[in-house]
Amino acid sequence: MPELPEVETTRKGIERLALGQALLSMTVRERRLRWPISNALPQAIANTTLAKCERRGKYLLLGFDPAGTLLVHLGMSGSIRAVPANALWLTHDHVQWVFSGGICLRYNDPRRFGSIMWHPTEAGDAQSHPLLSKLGIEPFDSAFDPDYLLAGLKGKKMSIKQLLLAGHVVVGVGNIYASESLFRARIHPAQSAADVTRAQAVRLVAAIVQTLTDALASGGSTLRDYVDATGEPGAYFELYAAVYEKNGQPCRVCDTKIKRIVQGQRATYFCPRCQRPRRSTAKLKRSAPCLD
DNA sequence: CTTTAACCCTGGAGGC
DNA sequence: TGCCTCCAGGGTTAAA
Repeated sequence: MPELPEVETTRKGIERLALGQALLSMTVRERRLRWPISNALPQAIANTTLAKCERRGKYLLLGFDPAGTLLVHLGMSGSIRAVPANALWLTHDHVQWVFSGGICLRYNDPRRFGSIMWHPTEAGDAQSHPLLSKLGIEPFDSAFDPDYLLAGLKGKKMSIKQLLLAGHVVVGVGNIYASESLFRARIHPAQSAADVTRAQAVRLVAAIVQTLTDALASGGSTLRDYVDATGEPGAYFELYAAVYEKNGQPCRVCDTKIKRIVQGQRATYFCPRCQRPRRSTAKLKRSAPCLD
């Protein structure tokens, strides 16, 4: 659920509220997340100051000087929000950090798909952590361009949608935004990644950047239980998906019914007309000149 | 090497 | 009302 825009919104919230503050305490009530939270973590992170709030893909990298870096992933249902000091613990509030300025952050995650990992300073740069080392390029990196995308798609037989979702070429394109981006780029989600043309790549790069930018501007995605770092509901009502979960509804461009398919056990939504499969080169030669 | 499928988990929806 | 089944999602890991 939290996709890149939600994670970035959370990062900004933490940065605004707690950057530069001393950590007074870290409390773990439930350590069974994606991987169990180390019992030694609250001790290891003691006597530190929050010095950095970064993001890599959907991971938050919270630098606690001088001890190390906290790698936080919100999984599917995780959120970090600020609560009043001594606020009652809600169901699924798993972790709390209290800072010198009085800020109290709570990590809440009903499904516990998220993770909170500790990367001590002596282990080196947190960016080289095994969980981060295989991630693709950041979508807002200026190096993410059609050439880079085409190079990443080369020789890949899997569908373009699944490849985007895998995050090895570009990060931050989750299930919602994969469908939305492909719709904007007018590419059929089942098209083989290797068959993506240069013209399609140009559109796709622009579509991904635009889709994520729009979502970021509205503070998150459409997801019903998203709450940002300040505890305010994300402005998710404003982001209206063009195809996601619009199965059977008319396409906003051509009125054709939006279709739902399953790829890699994940739902994909697309417009069968706007995103018609690309005609093969062989067939193209025999057809009338394309005026598009 | 590439690709696929299972798995972790809970809440909500729908059927009966 | 309650119980059962199914589904959603990200991303790692094991298997093909």
